[in-house]
Amino acid sequence: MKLNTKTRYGLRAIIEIAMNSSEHGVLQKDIAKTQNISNKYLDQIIAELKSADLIVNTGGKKSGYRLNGDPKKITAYTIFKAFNSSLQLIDCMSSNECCKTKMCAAQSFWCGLNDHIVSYLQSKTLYDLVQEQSKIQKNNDLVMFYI
Amino acid sequence: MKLNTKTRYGLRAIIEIAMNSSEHGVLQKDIAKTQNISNKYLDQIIAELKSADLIVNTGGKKSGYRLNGDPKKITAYTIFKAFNSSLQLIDCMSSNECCKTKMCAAQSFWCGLNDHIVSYLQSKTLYDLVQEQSKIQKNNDLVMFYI
DNA sequence: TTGTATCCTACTAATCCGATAGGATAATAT
DNA sequence: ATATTATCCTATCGGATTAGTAGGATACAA
Repeated sequence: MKLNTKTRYGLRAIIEIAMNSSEHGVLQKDIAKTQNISNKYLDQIIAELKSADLIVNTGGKKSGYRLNGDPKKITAYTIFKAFNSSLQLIDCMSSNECCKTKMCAAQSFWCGLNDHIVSYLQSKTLYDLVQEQSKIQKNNDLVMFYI
Repeated sequence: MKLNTKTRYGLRAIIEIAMNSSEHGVLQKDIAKTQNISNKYLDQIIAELKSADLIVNTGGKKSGYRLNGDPKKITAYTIFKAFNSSLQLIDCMSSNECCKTKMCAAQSFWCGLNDHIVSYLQSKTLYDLVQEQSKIQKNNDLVMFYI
């Protein structure tokens, strides 16, 4: 079980956008630089965030990206779905026939895990992540100041 | 994020073994039949369960496989690790340097999800799964009886 | 009109994964 | 003893997915 890189990069990107939405917005190439992601690759990631209506690029090309909506209402699950369509750990989740045998304890166990993950993703909002990120940055500043 | 088939099949297999350990044990080919898994493929799965010391094949080839240990002490996480070495959703989990940038909120978020999954896997024992499986089978019998 | 940033589509190289194949080994039945 | 059967072990293959690149179109601004 591994998270794909688009989801990883995508979350980092939208956190950066969320942290600068109140000001001028962020240029894609600046995200690429600070997040250390190839700008070409970021093309696709930004595109998926846009088509999921999570970010907008208002007012001409130099204005940068902004968040589309309240960060307290955008959950990590929403962001996750922008890159994964949905979370489905196993294929036979919705039916009660699993792999041509009867429904089994294994199936319901994996479904339980699936639900567990989804509710974790739903419990964290983009607002939470921004809060945490700025706390981290503040700590970094302190460390740098005192050394 | 997807679960690989070896883990899926492996869990089903070890549940079947656990349910028959007190009697004669289970032959691999019988597991293959009831679980609808290619016997050749099951070769590899059984091998991994064995090298993780979760099952044994005592007393000659016709005696079948048995559980090696108390099902209340074998957790789903142990079984999971037999097929996945460990759970690591992202690569940069142990270091506080993530993808050449500073430590970030995204990283700690994914680490949190990782912990969450692990503790879910640890919370379920093989005994629990066996209990659930026999309940399911009893229900199936009831349904069949009354129809 | 030149430069720069985003947008859009196609492609490639690499990796992983599910499954198969073939044969060695060992125990058992006849 | 010999044939049979089940497990054991290694190699391989085809397919799918994925991370990342490439190239150019569009749109806007200096």
